[in-house]
Order: sequence, then structure tokens, then C-alpha cells
Amino acid sequence: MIKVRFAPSPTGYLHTGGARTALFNWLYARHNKGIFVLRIEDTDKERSEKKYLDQILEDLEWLGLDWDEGPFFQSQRIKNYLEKAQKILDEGLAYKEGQAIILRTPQKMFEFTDLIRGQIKFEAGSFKDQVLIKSDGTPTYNFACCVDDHDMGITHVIRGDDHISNTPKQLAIYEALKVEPPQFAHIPLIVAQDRSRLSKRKGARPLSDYREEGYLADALFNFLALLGWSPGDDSQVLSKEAIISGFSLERVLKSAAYFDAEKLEWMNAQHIMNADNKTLVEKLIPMFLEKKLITKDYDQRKLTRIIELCKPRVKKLSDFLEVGDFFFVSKIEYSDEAKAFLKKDEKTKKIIQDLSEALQKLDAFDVEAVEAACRGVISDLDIKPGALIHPTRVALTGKRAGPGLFELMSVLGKEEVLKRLQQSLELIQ
RNA sequence: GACCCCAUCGUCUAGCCUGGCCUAGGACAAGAGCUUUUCAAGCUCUCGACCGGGGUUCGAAUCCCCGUGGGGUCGCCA
Repeated sequence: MIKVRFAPSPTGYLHTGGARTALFNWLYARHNKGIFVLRIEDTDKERSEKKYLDQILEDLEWLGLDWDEGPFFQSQRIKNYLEKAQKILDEGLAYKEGQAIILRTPQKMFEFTDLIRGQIKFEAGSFKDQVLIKSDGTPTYNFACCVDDHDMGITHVIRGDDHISNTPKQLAIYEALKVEPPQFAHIPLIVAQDRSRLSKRKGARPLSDYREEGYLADALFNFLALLGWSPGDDSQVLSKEAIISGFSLERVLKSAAYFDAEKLEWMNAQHIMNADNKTLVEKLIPMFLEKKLITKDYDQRKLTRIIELCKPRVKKLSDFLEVGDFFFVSKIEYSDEAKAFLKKDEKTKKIIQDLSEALQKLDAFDVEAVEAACRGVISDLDIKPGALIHPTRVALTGKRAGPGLFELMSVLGKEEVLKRLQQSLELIQ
């Protein structure tokens, strides 16, 4: 049974790099029907914080990376590390320096077969003795990591390739522990724009940022999966299920990738377009409520229709607020640009008036009826369609761009449309 | 500096293992056009890469070697 783990340390928020490591572990587990373990490496008491832990758990859940075991906390396993270190000490493989226990690293060549990179060899004598237990009685990262990976039965350690040089040190520890090391797979890092390591200063953003900005978890999941892995064909927009079934370490690349936010935006737009309206409505309602665009007694059907109309013009969930806000406000705020647009043609007044009259007579206010009425006015006045459509759009929405006019009119409803047209007349001289 | 890793369009990548189907394919971005009531979406097209040099071979993006470039690690941090 394959068993992998994600082992973040709660000394900072989860960023895209960490999330991708977690994702690949999770995918490997799910693809192979294995187990995904979550372990919290909180041996650094100074820097570990509860708020980071909470954030990490929340972000993993949001992304959809559920764990089968844990979270286990290293801070609760200190006794275990001490015992294991004591045993190594008793066997004469380590020595003490003050309270610290230090492993005598054998001066030999260490090698292992990386599942992604193949054979990796380290020259003999390229590392010093390794501290196992620090003077304060807590284990070092490398030691706790080895003890836990073994105790928890981890079969595959999938981690960032910045850990390649930790591997020989850990091999030495496994040797001292007298246990078989797990298999290793070092995945390429996500790098900053200048190809150096991702950091807070260099573009590493907390996962929560993406969530708050209105990215769909599935879109980020999809995008992250495609960084360093590909299904082998040309497909880009993939469902979670497709990614799970296609995932393999053999198809993971060796070279680092840059996180292209623009492509993520596109991908998010694709996932929004593919999402069914019901799902979107559910996600959007809290946002609309917060912005006070709707009240608790909102009209579910109308909302669904609005979202359907705005869908293709939106990249992030938050964009729905800007694209579709005019549907909800009781009084349109005309921008200077919009005012100028309405003013520039004296015929506009007549057009709006005639249109109002034509619409007044309508019983049904569906898209077809509205369009017929508009077309009627257009031909009566012998004008180009744009001469009616553009000013009417501005009059009704305060914007020069947006969903199709007839569609939005029918959503707004007869009463509201007439009211807004009336309002706009005041602006037209 | 030492050790280790990596190297295809600006970016993400397919192809590399099992050499010929590659005058290198797709996607994002950019540009042009179509569609059209606007903006999007959609569709079509254009731009654009095998780091360099040596081998091996009838033939190399693919195999080998040497350079070069970039990156990572060298903590009683994780």
C-alpha cells in the first residue's frame, strides 16, 4: 500500500509552492488508492504559530486535498525521537556534545534512485556529522523527518528538489536507525520570475489570496497540476478526476516552472464557464450579500439568469460584482463618460422616448418581445441598430459594455427598464 | 568555493526513455481577422523555441562527452 505525506511546518502560510507539493503527494495517493498523511513539523517552538497552522489546514481543505491520517504533530512525539537517538548513541554511532546528540556520518558515498531524476550520487566526505537532537532537547528536521517517515510507514517521499541535498544526510540517519529508507521523488520547484526560489518578497502568495480574489479551487488545482506535470496530450482544462486518473511520477518534469498568473486567470475563466450556474450562484450569494447587492430574500431564478449572462465576461468570481452590479442597484450612478455619451446626440432623447412608449405597450417582457420592440423603433426612426442600442445600454446600466442589451432588459423587467429610461432622460439635453 | 540538480517559443508544456512520422505540436500572452448591438466568449490565422561545441549514426531535439548558463544545498531553520 502506497503511503505518502505532506509535512508543512506552521512557520508561515501555505503558498503556491507548498500547495503544489501537497497536491502531487495527494494525486499520487489518490491515483494509486494509497494513503495521504498530514504531518505538522512544529519542532521549532519559536517560529511555529497556531494561526499559520489553521491557515494551512483551511487552504488544504479548500483546494480539496483531504488527508486520510493526521494531522500528526511532531511536538507531541519528542519522547520518541529522544529514545531513538539514545539508541543510536548507545550503539556508538553517535556522540554527545553538551546535551546535543550528534551522528557520526560515515565517510562514504551515498546514492539513491530518485523516481523522477534517476540515480543520484554524492561524493564521499561531502557532509559533516549530523545533529540529531539539539541542545534544547528537540530533534533536528532531518532526524524527526526520518523517524516519522519510518514510524508512519511512508513508502514514498515526494518533496521539492531543494531537499535533494538533504537526502544523503537522511540516508545516513536511516542507516543508523537500521531501517530501510523510503523511495524518493524530488519534484521541481516553482520559481519566481527571476528563476530563483519563491519567497514572500518574490511572488509567493498565500493560497488564501487566490480564494479571496475569486479563483475557483478546481482552477487552481488544475493550474498547479500542470506546473511540472502534463497528461501527455494537448488538453489544458481538466477535471480533478481526469487529473487523478492521469497522474504519474513518470510524467513529472525535472525542470523548475514559473507560475504564470495570466494563464491562471484564463484557466479560472474556463472553469467558471464550465461550472454550472447553480454552483456559481451558491458561491456568489455570500459575496453579493456582503456587498449589499442583494438581501436575504433574493430571487434565485433572476440571480441565476444574471450569472449566466455575466459568465463569459468574467475571469474571477469577484468580477461578477463589477460586471453585473447594475442589475441590483436602485439608482444608476452615471459616470462622466456615460453622461457624455448620452449627451452627445440630440436625437437620443427622441429615441429613448419612443422606445419607452414601445416598451410600455408590451405585455410579455421576454428577450424576443423586447428585441422586437427595439427593432420596431429602429425601423420607424430609420436609424442604425447601434444608434438605439448603445445609448439605451448606457441609460440602463451606466456602462458602455456588458451583456447583450435585450437579455439584460428582460432580466431587469419592464417596470425597472422604464424607470431607468425615465431617469436617463434628465441627463439628455 | 564545494557538492548536487536542471536546460524545447516571453511563459506553461508535447516530443526525449524505445533516434527517422519534427521543415518541432498544443496552451497562455501578443498581433490580425471573422462573428456581432457593446464588451466578452467563440472561431480562423500570424508571430515565436530544440543553450553552444564536439562526437556516435545513413539519420539526433532525442544517445555520449565537454563547455556555458541558471538554480539548489552547504544551520543545534524546516
